[in-house]
Amino acid sequence: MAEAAGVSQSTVSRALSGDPIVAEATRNRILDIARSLNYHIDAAASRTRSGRIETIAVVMVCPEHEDVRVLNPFHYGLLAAICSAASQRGLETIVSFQGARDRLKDSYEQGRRAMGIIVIGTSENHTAWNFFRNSAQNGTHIVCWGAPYDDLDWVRADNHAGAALAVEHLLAQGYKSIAYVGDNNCPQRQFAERYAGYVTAMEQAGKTPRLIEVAPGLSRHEQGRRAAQALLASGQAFNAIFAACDDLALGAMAVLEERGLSVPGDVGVVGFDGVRSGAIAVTPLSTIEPDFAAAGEVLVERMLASVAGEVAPRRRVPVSLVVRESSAAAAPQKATAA
Amino acid sequence: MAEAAGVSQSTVSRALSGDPIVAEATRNRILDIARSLNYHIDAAASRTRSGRIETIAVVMVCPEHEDVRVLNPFHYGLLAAICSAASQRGLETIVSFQGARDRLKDSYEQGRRAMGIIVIGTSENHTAWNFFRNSAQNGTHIVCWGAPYDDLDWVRADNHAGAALAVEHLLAQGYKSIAYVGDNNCPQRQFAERYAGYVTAMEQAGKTPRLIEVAPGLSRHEQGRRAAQALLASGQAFNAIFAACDDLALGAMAVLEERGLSVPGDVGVVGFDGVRSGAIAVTPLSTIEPDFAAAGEVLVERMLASVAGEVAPRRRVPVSLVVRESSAAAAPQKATAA
DNA sequence: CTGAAAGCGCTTACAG
DNA sequence: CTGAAAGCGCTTACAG
Repeated sequence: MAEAAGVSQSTVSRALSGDPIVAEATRNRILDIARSLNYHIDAAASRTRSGRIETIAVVMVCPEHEDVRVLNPFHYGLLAAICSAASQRGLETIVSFQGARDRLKDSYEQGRRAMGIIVIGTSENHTAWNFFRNSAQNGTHIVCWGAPYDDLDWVRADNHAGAALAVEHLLAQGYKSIAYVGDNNCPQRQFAERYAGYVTAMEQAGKTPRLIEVAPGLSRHEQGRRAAQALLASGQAFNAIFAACDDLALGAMAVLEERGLSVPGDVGVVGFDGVRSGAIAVTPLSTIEPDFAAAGEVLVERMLASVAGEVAPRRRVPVSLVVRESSAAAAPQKATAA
Repeated sequence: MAEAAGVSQSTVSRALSGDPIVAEATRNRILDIARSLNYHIDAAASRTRSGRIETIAVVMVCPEHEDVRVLNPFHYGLLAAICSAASQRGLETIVSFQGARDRLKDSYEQGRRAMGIIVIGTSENHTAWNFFRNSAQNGTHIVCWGAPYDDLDWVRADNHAGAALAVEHLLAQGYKSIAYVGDNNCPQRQFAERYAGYVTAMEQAGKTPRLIEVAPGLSRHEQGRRAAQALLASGQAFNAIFAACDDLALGAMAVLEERGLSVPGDVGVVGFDGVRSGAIAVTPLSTIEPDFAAAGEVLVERMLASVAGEVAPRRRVPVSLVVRESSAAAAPQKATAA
């Protein structure tokens, strides 16, 4: 390559790395030749010499049994957003799906494969999250979404604002008796935040919050089904559900419809996450959707800051209300279902 | 590290790479010290010297506008399976989402970042697929799933057998008049294969195949809706639908239910892909599901073979029938809907 | 602005 | 079985 261009190896290196010190004519000539030869810098050698690593490891935390189906479209959307945000900044992403406790791996940074690790995925694999918490304490650069702990460097949706958006929307649509379906004592910090946001918004509107706690250990969809059954069995009037996530909302909605209640009309429903199956449900689900692109950017931004020894200012990702059919106006005659 | 163990750098290198020539006692001592020092081999230097690259690039082909939502859970399941299969073999995966024509990138191999590229994703971005077809012709190692061409090194589900499974199942459940909903002239080779499998199975059963072609340019869900509307409008009797993919099936099912037809009973429905939203639909969808783990393994296997200058024997991934509610037995009285 | 030379942390013949 | 030494393809002070 150097001899094809008639310059030294040093100059080729400088031209290809975009060093402005090389004469523009020289640089362009080298760039042209590189293109025609389909020559690219050897990334391994470049890293070895410079010590710079332009790669981020992304770990998707799976359940211990490694059945990836537990990961919902939300996690995948986040993964795509992270890879895209990294790519925009010229960074590469090494992706792994980790679940089984004997296959957990955090040595990307030690092995100079990546500058640090972005950890996302299910909050329910405590072993895995503990493992990465430990890595962070040992100095590995880790930024995460969905951690069951607050002491990792985290990024989260603006859950409080999102919950308020949902409550205000349901009230404006004529639903005055809104129950919250979700886990309150679960490891997912964001669920607690959504519940807190719901309580605040309800109280500001002079309404009494009502929590339908879900049973642990089941799929979100099944938890949603049981919550709706419990709500109906309670005999107390309600005419709307705000669920901590879309899968809970879809499960609840299925039961309501099986019991002959109309969604919307008899009951209004709003979920949280913006998953695709909500959009194509028989009754399309209104939801609070985080800005995925922003989520990817903020995660990458914090990683870069962390590696540079700084702390990035942003850690909350904005959310917006996506209005679909499940929260269309309440039926005026029967404003409460039993 | 070498001095901590009191041996030469060479011996450390050999011990850490598992070279059986080093004395077991020496190796174990070095391994212990490495663990206690949290020392890992510098992957960049190792690659530079040895020339071995234990990394595969995985490209998810997105639409040109890069809205990742078009990628369905099937593609993500495949991605997870590839990453897991690679990891089982000690390989790393660099993942990127590529759509916009001016951001297409195939230089992983030239830049010594990866041994080759596994390309998956939506078949609809012709620019992207052409780009990678071109890369393959220029010598880049490429293995793919979902390519609109046959001349790339591909891996696909056993679509023919899957379609036969679906038809036989519907017939056994008492559905005698089965329409096929799908694209026949579309770029996805697998759709053509599924249709061919359907035709063969129908003819073997002495039934007349019937194709409801879907309108291009819409989401699969909307295509499914319109296909069901067209089917109903045709006035010709049918009592089952085998759809080329789950999203089509779900769209069709939504229309059938809106029109007051019962699924199952009046109409039986089977899809293809095994996506999650089918499992949690109001009427859970029977489907033909490829073995995801096998898909990941076969893709990685072919990549490794290709790099070694060989051709791996396997390229078809087995499928199985997942029976859910949408294909429960036909209603005996009214065995055909209008 | 460009080149000659040192050196990143490994691996690997070669010698013992 | 182990060590001394060369060298992978880059980047980067340093000199001009």
